[in-house]
Amino acid sequence: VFAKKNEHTGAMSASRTARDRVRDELTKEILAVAGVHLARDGADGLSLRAIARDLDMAPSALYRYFSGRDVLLSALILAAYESLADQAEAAAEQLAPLDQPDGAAWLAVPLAMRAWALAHPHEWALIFGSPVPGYEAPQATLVPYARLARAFVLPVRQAQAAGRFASPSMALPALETGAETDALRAALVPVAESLLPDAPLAVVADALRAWTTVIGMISLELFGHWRNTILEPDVFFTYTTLSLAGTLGRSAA
Amino acid sequence: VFAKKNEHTGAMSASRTARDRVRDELTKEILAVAGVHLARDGADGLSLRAIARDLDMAPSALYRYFSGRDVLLSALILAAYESLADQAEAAAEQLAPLDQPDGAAWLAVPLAMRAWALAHPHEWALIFGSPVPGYEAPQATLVPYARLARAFVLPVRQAQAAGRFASPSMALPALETGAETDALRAALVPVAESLLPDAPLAVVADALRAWTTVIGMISLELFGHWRNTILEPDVFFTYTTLSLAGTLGRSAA
DNA sequence: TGTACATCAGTGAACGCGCGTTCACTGATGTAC
DNA sequence: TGTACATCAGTGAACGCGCGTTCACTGATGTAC
Repeated sequence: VFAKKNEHTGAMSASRTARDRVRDELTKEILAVAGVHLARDGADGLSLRAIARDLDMAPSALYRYFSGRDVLLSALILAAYESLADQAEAAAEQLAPLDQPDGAAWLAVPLAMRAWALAHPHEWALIFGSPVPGYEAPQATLVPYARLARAFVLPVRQAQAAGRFASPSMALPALETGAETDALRAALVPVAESLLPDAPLAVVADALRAWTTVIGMISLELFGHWRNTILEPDVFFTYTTLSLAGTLGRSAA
Repeated sequence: VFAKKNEHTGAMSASRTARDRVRDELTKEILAVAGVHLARDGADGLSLRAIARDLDMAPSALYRYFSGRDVLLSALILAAYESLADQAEAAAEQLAPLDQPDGAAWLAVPLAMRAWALAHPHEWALIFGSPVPGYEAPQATLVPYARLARAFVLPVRQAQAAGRFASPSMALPALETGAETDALRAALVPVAESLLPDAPLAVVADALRAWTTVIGMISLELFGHWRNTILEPDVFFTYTTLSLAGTLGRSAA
């Protein structure tokens, strides 16, 4: 028995009618077709009329399901975030045993992110590319975004749990004076608290740098900037990501 | 005396007429107005009609100067590349004396890139953001792109010239077997040859990683991904860029 | 220096396009009694 | 179980918008003799 909220009266009814089921199906179908269009034409090319054409519907019929183009686009963006977060979490869960060598554990999520990006280039661009002008991503994306970040940082937390990051108050190699260290600490408060509580500051900074580098590598590759620069992006990606783990290790050693 | 090529007959005439001067001026003016539009509305929002409106011209008049929207956009993209390369080169030239501490020399170009990006967010997005669908950047951008990369890498070359990278055949810390090292070397052939000839492979890889990280930091900041993550992007940027120099030093030590 | 002609800049109207969104409507499905 | 009514899905026509581009044209600038 499903609870169904009638949008117009606000009343609750206890049964799901056949109409409800059809409606849910068509909603999914619209999202699926729209997703194909998004993947093919990008966000700016997303056209309600084109989607309706593919579904053999009148354009106006779509307004029964989404109150406008922006609402549909928001739903697609959210779905992209969730798809990426799902893939990253799946990769992170497989390294739970932790009896594998560190490198493989650390590589898992970045490799999953890259694989997802190569399979969904337009969606990656939607998340990490230039923001669509005059359009703001829905707040709800913060949830899958946090899941993604958490998956990325999991090996660091595991290393910490295993006691490999001994001293929480260690000095930063590149920052000698207390004032500069304090400034960095203040700048990174939100990440430190939500993702890596009790981790040494240098580890937090290095994790953020690794995050930046991985996303940068994927974006540069995807957006065509390795042309005439790097012949085999995957080799470079793997090597560099591994070297980031080395830095993470060193900075807390 | 200017040489002027008559586009229709192919003949050369020796004098620049008043018409030629007016034409050059208006061409610049169109580019300037179009640049403002590009900075305000992004590439997709670039409209010939809107530009003509701002110039108090008929839309069709623009076709005397640019044969279509795509040609104008190409010119703007090229101008953006050149502006960024100019700023980076200017920053690089100021560190020519080299008697300043390494950190400052290394920071100069990245800081200039970030400053340019903050001043020209849409142009940055045009260069490093998602590619405009159905549109390919002109080949001519490769020239300023190479200038930018060369400026970025200048401190590394200077360090090399000063003899700080001793052994060209040093082992890679994270890659032990020869096969993996060879694969990386093969993957990075173009960069190594054009930007850092005779540098140790690890230095080439680290420089590329630094390039990726700097661009990643700027893009993530500009595209709004530090929201709820990093409170003071400039502190993080400076610290991280400095730490990249540390890595570059270490990997060749 | 003056005249006939060629070249070019810019105009204004028009074409055709695809778009998001609205609206009155028909017919089917669900609900209350 | 049957009937009257409310709700909802989907239609098809229409509105208004801004766009890139074309084209015949007018008038000014430059060129050749």
